[in-house]
Amino acid sequence: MKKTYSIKEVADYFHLPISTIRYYDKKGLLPFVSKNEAGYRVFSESDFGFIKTICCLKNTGMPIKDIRTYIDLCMQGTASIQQRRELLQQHKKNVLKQQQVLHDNLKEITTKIQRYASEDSVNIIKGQINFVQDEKKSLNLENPFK
Amino acid sequence: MKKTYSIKEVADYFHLPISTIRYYDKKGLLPFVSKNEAGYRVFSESDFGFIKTICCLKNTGMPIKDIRTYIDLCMQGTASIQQRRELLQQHKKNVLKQQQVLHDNLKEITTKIQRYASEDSVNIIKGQINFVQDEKKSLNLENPFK
DNA sequence: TTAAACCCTAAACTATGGTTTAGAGCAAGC
DNA sequence: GCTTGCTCTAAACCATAGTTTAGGGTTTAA
Repeated sequence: MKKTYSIKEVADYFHLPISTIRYYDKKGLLPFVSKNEAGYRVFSESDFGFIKTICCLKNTGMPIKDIRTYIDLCMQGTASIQQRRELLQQHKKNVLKQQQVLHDNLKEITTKIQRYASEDSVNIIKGQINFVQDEKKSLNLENPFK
Repeated sequence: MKKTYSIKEVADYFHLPISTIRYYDKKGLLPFVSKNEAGYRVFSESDFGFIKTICCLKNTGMPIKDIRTYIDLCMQGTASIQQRRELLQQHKKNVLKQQQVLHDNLKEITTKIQRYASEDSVNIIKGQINFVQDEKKSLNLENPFK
């Protein structure tokens, strides 16, 4: 006989608060989870696979609504394979875009850190401040530095 | 004489709604922006540099509060260089973590897409469905597929 | 000189993704 | 059988990051 799991066991496994799992259920993300006579949620091994997918989509920034759409498609069986593929392909594009954004901006952050960490940081920053102050002064604008 | 810019020009340049710029100002992210006699915000060239930094931090997931802390440090001149470096170093760690998460989850998404795109996708999915149905049945749980 | 296009603030409103609370039932070990 | 710990729902609450609205002033170009 296979084992079943309580909401607490699932929560611990996925490092999610119990309240979040209930919230996901309320939002329709967990249609595959059964309840026992007492109204308790009963999770099976295969539910872990679905929840892992939900976490994967959540971790990559998919909104709850879209995750629900995906899960609903999954529950429709083989007829929805093409729609599922299209949905994930679109999502993959979004993830690649996110990676691009992180990559590009990380460069800028790294450059700034290097500037701050340089031997000469004080002079570099002084130069920047002077540039700003000169510009502000020439435009009759307030000096923003305190 | 150098040029100044209106809020609309800044908004267009950064592809941000005007309302967002006002919101950032209200949250203290734009202490370097002056106002004219009529109360209009007056942006200078060097403000674009600050705003670019704000966008960079925002694009990498830094909360408004922390961006404000960083900008406040910037306005304190050279005395805050070390604190700025520490703040950005911590943020860089967060960004690297985000990249890791995206990378790992993207693999899973790609795997799924490949499965859906495979010649044999229908049989693969049928197999998965059977596995779940067998398990649910053996546990006396409802069949989640419709 | 007047219409169109700007700009302003304050405050209300929205969306998203949860968390917390209240009130109550169920289960396990002593 | 009783306590402790688990479960449930519904509803209120929260944080974040804005957007929208109302009411009003300013600038520009015909």
